[in-house]
Amino acid sequence: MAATETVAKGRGRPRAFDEDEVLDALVQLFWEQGFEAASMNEIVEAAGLNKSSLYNAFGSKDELFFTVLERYLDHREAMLLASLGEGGLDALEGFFAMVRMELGSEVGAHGCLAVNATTELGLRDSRAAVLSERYRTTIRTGFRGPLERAAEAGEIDPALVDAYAATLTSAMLGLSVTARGGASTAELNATVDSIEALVRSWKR
Amino acid sequence: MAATETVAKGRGRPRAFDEDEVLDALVQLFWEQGFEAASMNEIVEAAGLNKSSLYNAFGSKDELFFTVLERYLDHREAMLLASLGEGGLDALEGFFAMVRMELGSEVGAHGCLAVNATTELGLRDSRAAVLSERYRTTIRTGFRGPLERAAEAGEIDPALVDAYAATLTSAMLGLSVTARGGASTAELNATVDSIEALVRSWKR
DNA sequence: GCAGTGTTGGACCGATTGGTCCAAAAAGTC
DNA sequence: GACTTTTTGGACCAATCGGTCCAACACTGC
Repeated sequence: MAATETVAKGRGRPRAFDEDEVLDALVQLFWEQGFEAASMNEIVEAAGLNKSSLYNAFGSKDELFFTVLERYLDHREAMLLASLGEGGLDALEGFFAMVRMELGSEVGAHGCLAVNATTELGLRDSRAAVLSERYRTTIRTGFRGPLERAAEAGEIDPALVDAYAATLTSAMLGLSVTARGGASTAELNATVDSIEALVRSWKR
Repeated sequence: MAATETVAKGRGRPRAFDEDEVLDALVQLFWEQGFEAASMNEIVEAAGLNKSSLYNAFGSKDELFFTVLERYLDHREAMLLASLGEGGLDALEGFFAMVRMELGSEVGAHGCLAVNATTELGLRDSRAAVLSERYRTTIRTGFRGPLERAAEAGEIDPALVDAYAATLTSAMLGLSVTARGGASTAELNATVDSIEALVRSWKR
């Protein structure tokens, strides 16, 4: 169940494009513009193929968007979980280093496509709400790993693991909003600093 | 410098509407739909007056939106600051009680218009970025009040006041995203619980 | 009551919106 | 090489988009 079916040694005329490459290009577009503001003409242009092929392969603008969003989420969640590593409290340091790098990069100001999609469509489209919840729980359980290991190692109070994970999750979402809001690298770094200081203060 | 000029004992035909009432009605609309998704026809209908009057009074859709957003921010910031009160750490309890009530209400699922506007327009329109920063700093300095008083009273570590304020700010923004993402009242309450537990753990 | 001034209603506008349709093209199958 | 199947290019579509225009209107000042 990758992105639709695989090769399938087609019968008719073969496709002249790679589905995943097109989706990656469209991640960029939707990430910058949002759903509504990205017109089909821009989408067609960014995709590098014509309208018929797009509609034939992905369906309506809605469906296309959610396919793109799902692909983005797959990548993003994998990256977040990978950077959380296997350690205890110290594993969070690596995570925040990655966050800091991301926020400082060119796409940092774009925020997070999942967050943007949540606020734009969460109220209107249940698919957005579903993906939004998936993203939240992935982050939260991702945080819980290092925190539980830290609790087992006696680094932090075990009774507060869930509270810590939930708060970090909210703070992460908030950080994406802040980045999208045009905050300076200084403000963003200061915010990450604060969260890290908070985490350090959990050590007992 | 209230909402535009006051009465001004008009010369020509008098206005048949109250500017602030119209703006309030439009807060609702934009809050639910977002900027792009709200069409001028819907806006006209929600405002209860015709296009000419709207354009005459508020200018383009852009300008109208930012006027509405500014009004929303005025109200929201005032409410947040008021509920933060004058106390120390305990003042935050009143604040979170208000947040909890808000999240449980009918408009709770709408999230926060300022957050929604940030993610939808922050990258594209500098006015959105400016208002977004204003909102962030208002919240952060609002939190700093009780925290500083708590530090002076010896309740918490003074060295961490800034870090606490910044993290709470991020968490608040994240909470709005979560609400907009269709989270259940249970999840929302659990998140607020977590943040409150975190705050309580700061007592030394 | 007439001049001056700002508001209102709604017809109207070109541009753009997301989406469809179909003939031509390019492959596999027999 | 005929037949089937799928993709491709792009002309085309009704509906809607944000916005304009102007005559009728309602008030103040004189």
